[in-house]
This record gives sequence, C-alpha cells and structure tokens, in this order.
Amino acid sequence: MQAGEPVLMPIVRKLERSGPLDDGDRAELLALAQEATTLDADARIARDGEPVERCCALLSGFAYRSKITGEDKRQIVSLHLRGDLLDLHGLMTGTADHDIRTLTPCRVAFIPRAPLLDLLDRRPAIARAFWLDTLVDASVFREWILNVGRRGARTRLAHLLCETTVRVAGLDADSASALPLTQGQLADATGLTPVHVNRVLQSLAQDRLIAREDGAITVLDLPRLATVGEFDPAYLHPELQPLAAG
Amino acid sequence: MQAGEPVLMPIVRKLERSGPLDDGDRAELLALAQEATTLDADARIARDGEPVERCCALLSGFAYRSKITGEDKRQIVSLHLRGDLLDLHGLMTGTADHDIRTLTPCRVAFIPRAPLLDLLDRRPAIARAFWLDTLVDASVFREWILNVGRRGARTRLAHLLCETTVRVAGLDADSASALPLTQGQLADATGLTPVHVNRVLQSLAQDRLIAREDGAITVLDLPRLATVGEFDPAYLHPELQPLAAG
DNA sequence: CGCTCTGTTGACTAGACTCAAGGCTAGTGG
DNA sequence: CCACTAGCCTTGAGTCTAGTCAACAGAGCG
Repeated sequence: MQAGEPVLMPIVRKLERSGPLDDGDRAELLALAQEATTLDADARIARDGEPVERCCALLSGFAYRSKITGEDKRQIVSLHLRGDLLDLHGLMTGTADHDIRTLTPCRVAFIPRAPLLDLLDRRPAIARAFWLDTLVDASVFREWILNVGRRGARTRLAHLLCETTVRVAGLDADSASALPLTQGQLADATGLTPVHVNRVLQSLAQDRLIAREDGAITVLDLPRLATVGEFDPAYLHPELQPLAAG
Repeated sequence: MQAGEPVLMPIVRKLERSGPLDDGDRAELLALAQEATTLDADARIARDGEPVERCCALLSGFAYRSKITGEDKRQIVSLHLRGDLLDLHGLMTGTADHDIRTLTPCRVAFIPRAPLLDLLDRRPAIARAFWLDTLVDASVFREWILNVGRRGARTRLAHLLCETTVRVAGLDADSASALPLTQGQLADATGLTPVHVNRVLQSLAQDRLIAREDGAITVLDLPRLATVGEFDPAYLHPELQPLAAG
C-alpha cells in the first residue's frame, strides 16, 4: 500500500462504479477506518449465529461465505474480492446467518457498527450505493441458484470459472491470473464432490480451456469457456464500470 | 379488499415488520398507487432482459422469479407473496435480469418508476426499509443455494415446503393452507425433475408429513417436516414480526 | 368430444457419489 | 539433513440417486 492512500479507498472505488459520490460523502466514508489488518488464509471473519458488531471491508485478497447443512455438508454461497463489504447483512440484522472466511491472506479494515449506521442515516447517496450493491449481490445469488440447480457438472464449473475470472480481471482479461480456489473449495461452491471436480477439471484442461500448474487454475480461453459454461455476464452488471486494478 | 383500505396497505405492513414508519412516510408510500389490477395465473410480470419502467406490488396471490439455462431448463429462484415488491432490482438497474410470473391469480398495483425513485430520495426511512427487505431476500437466496447444492431430494423438498408454509402462515401454523405449486413448479424450485418430485411427495405423504388432495399439498406435521427438511427459520428473519393475515 | 395439462407408474440409464489407495509438496521437529 | 505428517490432488472400481423415456389416467376446458 502506498503511503497516503486512504485505507478504505478500494471500498469507495467499488461503490462509485454505480456513479460518483460527492466529496463530502467520500470523505465521510474514508473516515470510517484508518487502519488495516492482515488476515491469514482461512481466517474466520464471521460465524453463523453470532452477533455482528463491526463490518469487515475487504481491501485485498479473496473471501467467501458459506453455510452448512444438518449433515455438515458445506456450500459456498458467494466469493468476494477487493472492495467488498462482507458484513452488511449481519450489520443490519444484528446477527450473521452464515460463515465468512478468507480464502487467501487478506488485507481488511474493520468498521464499527454504530458510526457506519450513523453515516447511512446522514448520507442518503451512500445508503443508496449500499443498497444497489446488495441488489447486485442478490442477482449473483440468483445466478448461482440456477447454476447449482440446473446445470451439469461441466457447465457448472465452467460457469463458475468464468464468473470468477471476469470479476477479478474484467471481460477483456487475456490469460488471467491463477484462481485461488482448491478443488475442495470449487466443489463446495458448485455443489459437487472434490473427486468429481478433479475429473471435470482434467477434461476442461484436455480441451485447452484451462491450464493447471501447481494445482492452481488459469483460464486459457475465456470466450470458449464462456460458451461451455453458458456464461453471460449480464447478471454481474458490467454496465457498472469495471474496477480499476489496485 | 374492504372499501377504504388503501391499495398498497399490504406493502406498508410488510415494510413495517422491521419497525414502524412515521405517518408522513406511510402516507407518501400509500400515495404511490390508488388502483389495483387482477392478473391471471401464469401471467408475465417481467421478462428477462427487458427494461423495467414500473414496479409491481403484489397485494394478494403468489408469484415467482425464474431463470433459464442455455438448454432451456428452468429454475425458480424465489417465491413471493402478499406484500412483496417484485421489481426492485429491475427498478434500480433499469433492466430485468430474470422472469417474474404469477403462480396464482394475483391482485397487483403498478408503481411508476420515477415517483418511487423520487420518494426513496426524499424518505430515508423508506429507503432503509427497502434495503433491509433486499437483505432478507438475499438471505433466502443463500439458503436456496445451500438447499439446491447440498441436500438430497427428500430433505430439499421438505425444506421448501416448510419455508413456504412458514412464510404463508407463520411458525405457529397448524394445518396450513394448501400450497399453490404444481409438481412441475416444485421441480423447478428444487432443481429436480417432476417425476422425481412426484415420487418423493408420495414418500412424504406415506410418512404422514403432508397430505395431497386434488393434487394440492397440505403440510400435516410442520415440526416433523422441519426435522426431515433440516429447516431452521432463522434465515427468514422471523424476529421481524410475522405478517398479519390480510 | 377431443385437447391439454397435471399427475402417476414402470423400466432403464447415467451422471455424480462413495470408498479406498497412493502420490506429491510443504512444513515440522528431531 | 532426514523422517514424519498433513493437505491436496489423482486414480480406479463399484454404487446409487436422480434423470430419461414412455405410456396412461383423470380433470378441466373450449
């Protein structure tokens, strides 16, 4: 992090995808947190059922939300990256209704509940940006329900890989960075088993759609993978300008 | 509907589950629509990809949202009942990213986009109530991802039946009204096939958990069905008071 | 009266899961 | 420096849940 860049800048950048905030709004938002922390991979940010007293802003790295069934099967319900506020649901309802954990080491800032709620009261433009963000999240959830409910394993995995690649690198990404998910985590995100994920990944790699080095996955041919995965980015609302790298 | 009750009263009742609105807020909300329309069963309210110019308020009856895959398989992603605003996503983004249709005949009121957006600008309490509503919706989406991704057919169907019963009739529902879903629609909501839904329903009926008359399903034993379905209503946020019948 | 839609049943198939074993890599402690 | 361990990945064999295909029954409707 460069000296001088405010800690919460990634949050502001993401919120401003739906339209610029005025200087007062931006300043008040940035004033909510001055310090960042680094979390290890696989650190727990929120636990299902526990009260939420602060909101975690993800400044870099990857995180995910998950729920478990009564038989202890885990489902990852969303992935998050730089610029996401992870706890808005818990913040508004007071209790987390799912787990939130880091996937990779992450830089985060914690925003206490009260000042944030207060800010939302005083700054309608910020409240609206948060709401819009929640609506886009919901759109992604709907697509995941479709993906998990109605697509076969190959299509389903291809779709997830496309979504993740596009969210990380944008639609015009060439080769794309390696994705930070283990096969077990991919299984939890797609509702498959790790064994089956392994076999499908081999098949995708054989078709030159992806490459695997050291276990990490790289998308080789996003357009063809998008065809295989029936991936249409409309639900991600790319009309909101892509995030600048940072 | 009694003469004199404002058309949008069901919407206000639902929004007020998260806390009362002041008189000004309530009056402005109610002023958004004076007329209701009746839609047939299976009527189309929004179509994937089309622009949204008005928001549909559901006053009575049932509706659902669905998406389809590239192979024309349909997934129902949410069910809606009295008091729900169906188009908030489309309203804020300008375009519907899924289909919305009625399940049963419905009374609805259409709220034009501009006055609603204007109201949200002027009335932060209403905006906040809408946002909270969206957050609760998102919580339900997450549970559906878990349900479809990680539970077997029997558990999955039982879970859906529990959720629907509780949302319609509340936690303390005795026998509950018949649910308005055909087996094909249950299949689309659970990611199963109609044939398999049929067989699982027979098994649930044999265990006296549900009854079927004229094809309509009634929950006989909600507590036991909740056990079978691993159903815990926390994600529906019942701490928001249940809707009064109406 | 025939058409369509929903529900039902049976026989068969297949996609994904389970179980089990073994390999590779990185980290740890002796 | 070398076992030893713990994750993660990989592979194979066998199983099973849920899907597919097909036919038919009953209700509602024009």
